[in-house]
Amino acid sequence: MVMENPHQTNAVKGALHDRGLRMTPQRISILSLFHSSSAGDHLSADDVHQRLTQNETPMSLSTVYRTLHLMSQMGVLRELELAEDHKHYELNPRGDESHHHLVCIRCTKTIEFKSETMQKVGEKVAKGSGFALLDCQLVIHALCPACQRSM
Amino acid sequence: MVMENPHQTNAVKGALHDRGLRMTPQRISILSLFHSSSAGDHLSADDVHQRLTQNETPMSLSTVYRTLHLMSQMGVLRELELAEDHKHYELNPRGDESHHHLVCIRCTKTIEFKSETMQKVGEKVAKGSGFALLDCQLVIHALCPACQRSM
DNA sequence: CGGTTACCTGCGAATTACTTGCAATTGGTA
DNA sequence: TACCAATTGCAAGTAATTCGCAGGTAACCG
Repeated sequence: MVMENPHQTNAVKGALHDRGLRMTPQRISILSLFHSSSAGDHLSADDVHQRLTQNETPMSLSTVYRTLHLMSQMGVLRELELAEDHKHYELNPRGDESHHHLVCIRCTKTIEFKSETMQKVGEKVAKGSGFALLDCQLVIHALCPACQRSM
Repeated sequence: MVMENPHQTNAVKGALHDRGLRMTPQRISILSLFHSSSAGDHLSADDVHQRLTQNETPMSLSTVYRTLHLMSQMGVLRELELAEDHKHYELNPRGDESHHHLVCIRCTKTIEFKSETMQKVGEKVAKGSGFALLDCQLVIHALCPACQRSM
């Protein structure tokens, strides 16, 4: 079930190396998990930990947290703040794969949508202030039809 | 230092009433605080609690949390997920006051920017799925110039 | 090839932000 | 003015995430 993705993995390895950091079996496992999970799968730290354990590549929860944080700082993963009380992660989408989220604040039902203009706006704004873009996400908080009715 | 804003407050009171809820001194104090704080002031629950205490309108931290949550659900406040490990709140901007955030993930330096198209995209997407829009925010995570240099 | 350094991991304890249960209080209506 | 559900404060609880540290291991150097 673990799908290798040598190209991406090597790119990350290089980026780690530039910072004096290393590619480890644990980091490879986590990256593989994200590469092999389907788009729209927003994994929490706990999800990642459980799936790795099922995949026979168990590791400590601390390491999972540390790796998710590191990969987000590097722009490899994207940290999602949806409606729940914990973070979710997914591969940081590139270019036209970029997508955004519409979230119901009551039932946390989430819909993904694409918008080409968004990434452009993000790039323009970041560049205009001299910032180096890592991730750009439009989050729409709203009430879904069902929750509107039940109020 | 507490600036009253009777018009807004009455509107909120009506909205509360529609849900069988009440306007209380504590809720008034919190709303006043937001109305009297400057734009670009992103207050955490703890900030709110401390300022209220300084303003001689102390209340329990639980009440602050409960009120911030309620006001966000009602669309009066807007919950910001910036780079820190806790939420920030500000008055939910209306129409042309709508703005978004560019955040440095290392030093949390935050820049606000406006984008007219964003609100329109949010409205269109929400309506397209039958959702009732509460808040729409583009968050850009990036590295500020200073933090880029120090890596 | 052996030593040194720096990174990395797992473990458990600690921290932090936030929530909840409950008894007492109060706003707004009849 | 009396009533009752909504609200509050307090203290205890919870869940996510972080931290300290000891042992392990990869990379670099001579």
